[in-house]
Amino acid sequence: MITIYDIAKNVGCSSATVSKALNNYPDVNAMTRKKILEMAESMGYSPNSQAQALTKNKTWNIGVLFETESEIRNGFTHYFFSQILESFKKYTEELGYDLTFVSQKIGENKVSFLQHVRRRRCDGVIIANYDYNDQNALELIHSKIPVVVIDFDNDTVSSIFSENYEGLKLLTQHLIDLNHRNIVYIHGQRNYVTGERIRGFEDTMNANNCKITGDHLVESAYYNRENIADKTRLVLARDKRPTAIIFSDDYAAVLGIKVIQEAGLKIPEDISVVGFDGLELGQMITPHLTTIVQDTRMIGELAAKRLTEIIETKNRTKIDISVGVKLLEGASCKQVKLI
Amino acid sequence: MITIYDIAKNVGCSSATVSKALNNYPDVNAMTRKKILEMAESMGYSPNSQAQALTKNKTWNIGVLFETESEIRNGFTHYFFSQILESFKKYTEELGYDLTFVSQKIGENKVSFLQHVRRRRCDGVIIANYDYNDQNALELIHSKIPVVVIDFDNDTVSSIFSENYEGLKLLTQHLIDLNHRNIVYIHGQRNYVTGERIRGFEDTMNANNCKITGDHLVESAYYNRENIADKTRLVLARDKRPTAIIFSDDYAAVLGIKVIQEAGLKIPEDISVVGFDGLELGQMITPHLTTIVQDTRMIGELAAKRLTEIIETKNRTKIDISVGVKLLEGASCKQVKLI
DNA sequence: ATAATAATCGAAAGCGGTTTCGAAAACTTC
DNA sequence: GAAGTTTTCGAAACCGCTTTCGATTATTAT
Repeated sequence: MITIYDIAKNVGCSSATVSKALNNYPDVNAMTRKKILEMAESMGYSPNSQAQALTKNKTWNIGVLFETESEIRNGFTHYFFSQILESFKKYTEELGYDLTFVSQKIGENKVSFLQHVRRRRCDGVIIANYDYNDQNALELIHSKIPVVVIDFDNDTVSSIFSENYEGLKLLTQHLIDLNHRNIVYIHGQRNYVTGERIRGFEDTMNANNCKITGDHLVESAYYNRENIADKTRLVLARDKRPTAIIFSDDYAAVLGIKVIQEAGLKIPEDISVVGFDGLELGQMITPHLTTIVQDTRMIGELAAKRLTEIIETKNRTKIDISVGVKLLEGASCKQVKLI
Repeated sequence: MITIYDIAKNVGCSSATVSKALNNYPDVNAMTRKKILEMAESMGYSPNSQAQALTKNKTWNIGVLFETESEIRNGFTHYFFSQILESFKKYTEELGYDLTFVSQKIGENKVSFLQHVRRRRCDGVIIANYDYNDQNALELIHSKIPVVVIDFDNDTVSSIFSENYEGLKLLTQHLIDLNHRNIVYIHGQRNYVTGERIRGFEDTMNANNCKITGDHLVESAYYNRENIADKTRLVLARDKRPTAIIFSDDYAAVLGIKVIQEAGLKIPEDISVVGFDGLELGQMITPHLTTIVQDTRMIGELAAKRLTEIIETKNRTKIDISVGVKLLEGASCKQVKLI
């Protein structure tokens, strides 16, 4: 590999001058600069980012903690979060940062995420789609390193949220406007995000004088096929079968639709269904799914903005940012007659 | 950050000895080593990988060229290739490599992929799901850097393929065994992979004495919703409507199923449908899709093995590896009566 | 012409490690 | 106890780049 010393030798100047010419320092003669740049070009010079990082104490590298494989979090969360990551990547790349997955291995040894990030001297870390209760992730969150998380309530680092409360409000109101009263929300495991959504559901039901009993809330497990199918069947088997079901997300909704259809019921004639997320998946089935679209592009962009801001200002102050959602009307809901 | 000099000072030895102790050199006394390791631990030492890379001339970093967003290649290719990437990542991480996305930006300037990779001094590069005709990608392929590609026929770098020929043979034979004779293959744009599949289709048809006319092959565009839907409708409108359709992939098949159902036809009663890939997507709809499962785990693992082998041996010899496929029987095909 | 100022350059130290090689100390061997 | 071995250690060079600061030269003002 060509170094600045090679260039210096060929041009007949010092390495310091080469470095300056390459970095647009003012104290280098226009003619000299020209010769250096041309020489660098013709020799195929490529700066060594490791050496630069060493002197500048900045790697232009952002660590990505992004669980892509596990029993629970399968391809479709992956698909959802990868959209966020994609947008995040686009924005950070624009600024010159590279994205590196942070693993738990370095060579032979298992190391913690924090160790990994420190070793690589990442300028910052983005955490998405990860099990936030993992001790390893928490250690990172509580470190001094710039971190931004997606969809995780905590009191140390900045995070980006979709308007979950608002999302469920929109969905619930939509169903109520179609005269549904017996609405069941098959939600995911309770956590902050789920809690917000449930609150949105309950508030909207109450605001419309729809009494909520324990029957209206059914807990299932996110992205657990068996579990979602079972819960759906239980709900369908009830004496007073609901006229509408809100699923925890699009994945569950699509699965639910399959279960409902297999039970011989028609959507939306017999029962209305809505999801949450706005995956393309929901638009590839019949009927098109009515759902809440999360603005993944915006989430990724804001996460990128916030993280790079923290990196540049070294100010880790916790700031929570929420991103608006919107209702996407498919064909999976139908108005019912008022009784 | 703590350096080996800090440790040396506290222990009362030289930095050289610290480095040796940390790297298991034989020429350091057991007692000294113990003191050094303990001191490193208690001071929270974390080696600077940039400095190490500088001396060792090895970054333990693999560049990933993986187009995740474009008009044509949307989320579902992403979903498919991300499984490969996932498996690739798992394996390379095991060996101690980190994965970094290679972008086309470094700071202010747009740089080529090759420049980016050289700058970061990546040990090697994996290319997947990328437009292989992109000048930028080709430049990388023709460089001296260790590269492995997925699903791209070329004569310079090692690549990993699924058994595309075999896949279409299996699908076609399956349909023929169900007495289908009028089978249409709605394939993607012609390229090496598509060519192999078409060959598999044709050979199997011929081997079973099914005459192939131009009507049996319809070209569509991969992952182009409009186009796939249009082509499907054209095929359905034919006088002699086929009894079975082979779609280019699961995405197209799922979309096709929707179009077919919207046309008032039943699957598999009126028409049999098969896909290619083995996405979960195909198992989330009614009826379950019959398809070819590509072994993404194996593809990723073999890509990782081959790439790290090249990195370690510095022998870039082109080796093509193919990975077996298998038929997954869903409920989207039905036997027809022989005429 | 002289003093003051501006433009241009390079020596050298530093970033945080690795590795060679010779020296010193500790053991063996006979 | 002398000679030969083995252990253990550190000085120093090196990896490729940045940046300070003083020196030199060119330019301008007086």
